[in-house]
Amino acid sequence: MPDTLRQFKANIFQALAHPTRIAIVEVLRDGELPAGTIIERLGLEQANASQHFSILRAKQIVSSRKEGNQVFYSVRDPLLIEVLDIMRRYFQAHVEEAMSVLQQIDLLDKDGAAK
Amino acid sequence: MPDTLRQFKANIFQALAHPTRIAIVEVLRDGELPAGTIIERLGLEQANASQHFSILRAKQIVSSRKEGNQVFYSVRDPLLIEVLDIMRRYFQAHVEEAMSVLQQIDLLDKDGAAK
DNA sequence: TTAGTATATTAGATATTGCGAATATACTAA
DNA sequence: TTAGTATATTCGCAATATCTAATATACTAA
Repeated sequence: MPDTLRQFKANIFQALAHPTRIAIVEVLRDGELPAGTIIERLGLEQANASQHFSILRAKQIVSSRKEGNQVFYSVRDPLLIEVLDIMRRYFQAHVEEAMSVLQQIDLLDKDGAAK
Repeated sequence: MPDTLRQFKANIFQALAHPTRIAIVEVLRDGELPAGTIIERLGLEQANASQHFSILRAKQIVSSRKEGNQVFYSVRDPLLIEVLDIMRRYFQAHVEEAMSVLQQIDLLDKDGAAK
């Protein structure tokens, strides 16, 4: 109820409000990985990935550990994985709607680009 | 794993990535309410609230029902409430960190404003 | 030292978001 | 019809977010 709590939640949600960052968290589901491996598995641009890492670090979603030349990332709290799992259930329960939502967004994108 | 799913999750998170929208979802926890009541309880600007409603509708977070003069909103799926509850647990498990994160953001804001 | 590898940061262009003020729409009551 | 109430939409602007390209930093190996 206090506004601080909502601010906090909003912050976490914002940190997760990007497909790439969700992908990063998901790929870390089974334990830590070096940045390079994450980048490779997800097929990301190095600089772009690093920016997303930075956001996830700032919002305390992941922690990082330096070992020699590389940086290992891991998810700080498995509760977040739980959240993502609930979202999957949510998705399964609303597939058709979900599709139409994404499609509409896609159409809007194309309209926007076409103008 | 498919990118569509991540897009979908990111969309939901984005919809919730604002304290006001979280507040709206929370105030609807026990059932539907007319827009006016939500606005009153949360002390929102009418236009601003309506914009947030619009976003929550577009992302299928809430559904709306018109009755006479007013519009009743409700949360579409209680799973989302569950997500918010998990976030509360997450918050409790990380209070000090959370505080420092919010504080840092606050400081940045002030620095930004001061320049 | 120098070269190479892994990662982070900065800069700048573009897109998106959030807000308040004003206006529009839909309904109700007289 | 007119006036009033409830809600939604539009506009303009400031703030944020995202991306790519370029550069910087930290470490390792020779």
